[in-house]
Amino acid sequence: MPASIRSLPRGPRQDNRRDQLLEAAARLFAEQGFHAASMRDIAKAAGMLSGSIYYHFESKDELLLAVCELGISRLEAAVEQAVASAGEPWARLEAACAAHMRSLVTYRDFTRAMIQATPEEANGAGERIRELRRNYEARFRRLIDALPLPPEVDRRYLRLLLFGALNWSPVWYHPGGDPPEIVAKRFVDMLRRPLN
Amino acid sequence: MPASIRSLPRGPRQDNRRDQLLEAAARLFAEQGFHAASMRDIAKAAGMLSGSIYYHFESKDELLLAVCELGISRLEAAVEQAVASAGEPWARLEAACAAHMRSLVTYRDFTRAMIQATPEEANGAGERIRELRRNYEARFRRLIDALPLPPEVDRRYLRLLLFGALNWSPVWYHPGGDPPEIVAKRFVDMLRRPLN
Amino acid sequence: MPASIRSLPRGPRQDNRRDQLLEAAARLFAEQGFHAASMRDIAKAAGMLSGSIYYHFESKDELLLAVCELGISRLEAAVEQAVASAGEPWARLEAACAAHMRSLVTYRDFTRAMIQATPEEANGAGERIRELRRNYEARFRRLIDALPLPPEVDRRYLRLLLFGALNWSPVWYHPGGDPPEIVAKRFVDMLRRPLN
Amino acid sequence: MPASIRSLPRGPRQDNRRDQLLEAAARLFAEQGFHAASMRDIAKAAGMLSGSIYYHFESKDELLLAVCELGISRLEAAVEQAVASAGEPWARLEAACAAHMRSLVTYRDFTRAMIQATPEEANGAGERIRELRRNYEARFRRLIDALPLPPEVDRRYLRLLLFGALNWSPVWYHPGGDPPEIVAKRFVDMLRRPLN
DNA sequence: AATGAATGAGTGTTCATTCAT
DNA sequence: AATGAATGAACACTCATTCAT
Repeated sequence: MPASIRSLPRGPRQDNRRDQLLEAAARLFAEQGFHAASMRDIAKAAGMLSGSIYYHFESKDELLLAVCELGISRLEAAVEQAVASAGEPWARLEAACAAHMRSLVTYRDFTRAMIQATPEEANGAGERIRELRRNYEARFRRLIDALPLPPEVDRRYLRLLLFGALNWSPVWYHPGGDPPEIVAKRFVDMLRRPLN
Repeated sequence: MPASIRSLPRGPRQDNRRDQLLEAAARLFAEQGFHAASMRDIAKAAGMLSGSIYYHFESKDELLLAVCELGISRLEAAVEQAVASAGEPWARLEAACAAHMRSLVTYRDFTRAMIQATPEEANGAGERIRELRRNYEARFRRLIDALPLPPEVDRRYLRLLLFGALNWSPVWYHPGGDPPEIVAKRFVDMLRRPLN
Repeated sequence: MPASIRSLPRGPRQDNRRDQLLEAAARLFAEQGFHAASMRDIAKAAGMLSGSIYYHFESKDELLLAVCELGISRLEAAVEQAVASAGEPWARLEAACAAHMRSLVTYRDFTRAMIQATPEEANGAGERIRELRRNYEARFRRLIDALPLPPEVDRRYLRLLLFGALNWSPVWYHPGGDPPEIVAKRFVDMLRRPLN
Repeated sequence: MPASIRSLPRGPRQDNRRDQLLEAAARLFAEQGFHAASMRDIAKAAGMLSGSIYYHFESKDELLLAVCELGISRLEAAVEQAVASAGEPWARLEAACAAHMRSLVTYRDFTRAMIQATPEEANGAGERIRELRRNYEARFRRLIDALPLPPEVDRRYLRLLLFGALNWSPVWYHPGGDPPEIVAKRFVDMLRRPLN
């Protein structure tokens, strides 16, 4: 099916104002938080006036939801691709973590916006945001379930430990340090090998 | 009454209106986020009118700062006490983590308020909040530095892994599950013992 | 196609998009009031987008004016026809009132829109709307002037009483009750015959 | 019971800002219609800023409701007093109509605001406004029911004729003409005495 | 120590309108 | 004849804050 048919009623290809808007919103949500970032500022950062946002998005909640959807879909795509090219379970987990961390850096605004936004803040869209997160988390659950582990290991706590640490990283990570792949490798290694 | 007392709204006696205010603010900040929680609602929850808050706190930023200060001081006290009664380094770390997690539950509103509030949101008080966090984090750094570890272990990543996972826990922890001490023990155990 | 036709959006042919628009506008003005009904909603109800209205009408004011013009012209046509087929003055007045009331029901949206819209609301078109109303009212004035009445009767108050009552009827009239012709007859009868 | 006790928490007696606000709102609602009158303009007309209205009224709907309540209560008080000092049924009806018309002039803004405001416009308060009107109308129903009339007269239509004409009067009445009491008397007379 | 009243900037959102296509 | 996209002013309403009492 040619791209020209797949394309939506909106413009032949680009629909680039909407993308600019998402980019600007992600940045301001990440920098200031959902409530503190005003629609006026977001519009200005995207080079339009505040009223124009509402042609593209029904409300601020929907704008946050769209940011989260795009952010998550990028995370998922990156993780999926990384996992596909890895072989055994530990390598697959490590590849997924590396892709996750790399995306946290590459799509910094989107991921920070997603992590910072308490779903409670986005009244109308809160539940859909929570669902996006759950779906993504499930990917990691499956990767951990596939690990060859002694029976006494609680896989749930392993996931919470690893996933929590990864998600907390935007708080301390800054671009000058080790590349994200190294961080991810260190985290996974520390769980594989005895510290004692 | 001497002026020296009148000028100290934070008197040594139990100034309980101020405490009610902190309690209410912590709850609403935790539930709704810093910006979404209004001074009016906080005041109402503490049984006063919004203007009256300003007798006790200079601004909303200062109120958040006070919530963070109290929250951190409780965390610190709990950790300090737990560490004092433990012997060897791993036991001391585990005790600290258990106390940290326990406090996250006991002082749920205060810790959630602290963790959720991006310091950027509190313009005037942001830097002081960041400092409080750094101080607290330093306590864990020292505990980890004291650990007898093979030289190739990167203690910084160990700290980031463990501390990140602990701080992420308010996202998933709910009171019905394992008690916080068990969670902490599992996390520390997973790092001590080989999974492989 | 000659310019003389292109330049006439209100062409003699059935320009049915314009009619749909009037129909939709009348309905929404009647249901929600002039200000509360938005151009977007009117356009949607007529199956177009808000910008497209402006091909047919210069402004919202002009749209209201057109609704009023059509509404009044229908009222006038109905009254004129009814009067033509009646003989003596009282019968002619009664026929006019019956036609007026019948039209209030038949063209419900148009008449409600006209009556509800304070001319003040339609800045640009207010005066022209007032003029339409005056012209229509004059028809009733002539019918009442033709009545054989004792000299002491104040015909102006008679007209205000009757016309006011008729115009107020959209407030209370609902289709399930007596047919409009009966209502009109009762009103006129009550003025002809002694109640005492 | 002394006035000082009857008085509410708000100020010893006057609460005059609220009254100013009602006065201003009534005027602007009457002149421009409910939707066209903006809170900013109402506030300015009352000598305050737009935000200050919300200390006194929860919303624009509630403000309209308060205007209607005050308007109706004045109408009711005037009618009640007039009726009390009249003797036989026709005189009582005429007194009520005179008081009604007199109030329409005296409290012009309030009554025009009430009559013009379609209850549908005030979403939240619409039903309560409708109820106020019904109650007031019931007063006239009782007065008409008390009239000594031949059995074939339909009292409902008599009421609709008279009440409709009275309520329509703000459309045409202007202060320079006959005093309201004369108008009311003429209307009632026209129904009592034969025109034929 | 607290209140009642007000402020004024700011919020998200809606609106009639425009215009290139 | 109509659309998609944008405009920018206006709207109802909220907010942190102030201050006389």
